Amino acid sequence: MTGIQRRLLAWYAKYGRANLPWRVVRDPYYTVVSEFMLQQTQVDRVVPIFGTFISRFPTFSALAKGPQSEVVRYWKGLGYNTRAVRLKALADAVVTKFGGEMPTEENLLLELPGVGPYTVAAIRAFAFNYDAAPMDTNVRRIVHRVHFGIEYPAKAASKELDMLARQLVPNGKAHDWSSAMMDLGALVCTARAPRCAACPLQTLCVAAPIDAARLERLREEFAKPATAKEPVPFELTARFARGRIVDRLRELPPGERISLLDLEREIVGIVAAEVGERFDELVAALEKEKIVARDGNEISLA
DNA sequence: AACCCGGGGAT
DNA sequence: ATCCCAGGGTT
Repeated sequence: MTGIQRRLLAWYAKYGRANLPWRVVRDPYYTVVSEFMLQQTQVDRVVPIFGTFISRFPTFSALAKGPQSEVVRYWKGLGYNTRAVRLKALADAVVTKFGGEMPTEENLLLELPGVGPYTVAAIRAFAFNYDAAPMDTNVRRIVHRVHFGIEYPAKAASKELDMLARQLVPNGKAHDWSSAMMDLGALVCTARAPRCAACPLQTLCVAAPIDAARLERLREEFAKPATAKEPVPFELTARFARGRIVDRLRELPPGERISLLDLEREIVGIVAAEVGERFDELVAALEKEKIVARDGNEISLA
């Protein structure tokens, strides 16, 4: 083990969030559910919903058996509802194709719905402790800072970081290493205002000590021009309207439907006029994503 | 490569 | 007021 690896793991043993529900119980199902919920969603928001979700759907088999509409109802508060649809489809596949046992081969995992390169590595590292390096935004940022310096502008390509990260994982300790990197990224080596003084790697890090003001300046200097778009209040966006539609359908008693006309009337009363005019378009998109289903002129969660 | 998908917390 | 988040799928 290198000095960096030792210090990182020692820091994790002391300050890591070992009490996270998907770390307390080592179960591939817990790993998969948590990884889906955590895609682009912060830990604090996932924790309470994870608990109620696991209580209702404790195993792949239970999730495969449950109706998708109920899965989507339990997803309320997390956003990105297609993740719920894909997770349910994944459970179906695990039960029907793999006898209820989560596969471990990369190629098999990658074919599962909602599973990309990151989640393949996450499942292998967290559920099976194979020597994999899930490259999330935290790991990427830390590896870049420690080995190449501040990430603006990026001095290392994504592929280069990926290769390096894999070498950095101590043999047989992928679970703890990845957990440690993600906790360090969330608690110390944060994107905006890193706490280098509290970092176990500060004396070994190319970027430390990071001056937050300088970091901010560099980020703005090298930000993509697209970021300088005209800001629109979230309540005026199509995404907000989509959320209201799905939430309204969540309120329907299971098995019941609502007429499209009634739903449109309610939604138009809530959202901005320009978005309300696109009601049909929004419903069509939700239908295509298998989140909702139409039955004649009525609609419900799929 | 660019775009879409939620919504709440941190700064 | 803007950035950020345990990414993946589609175009």
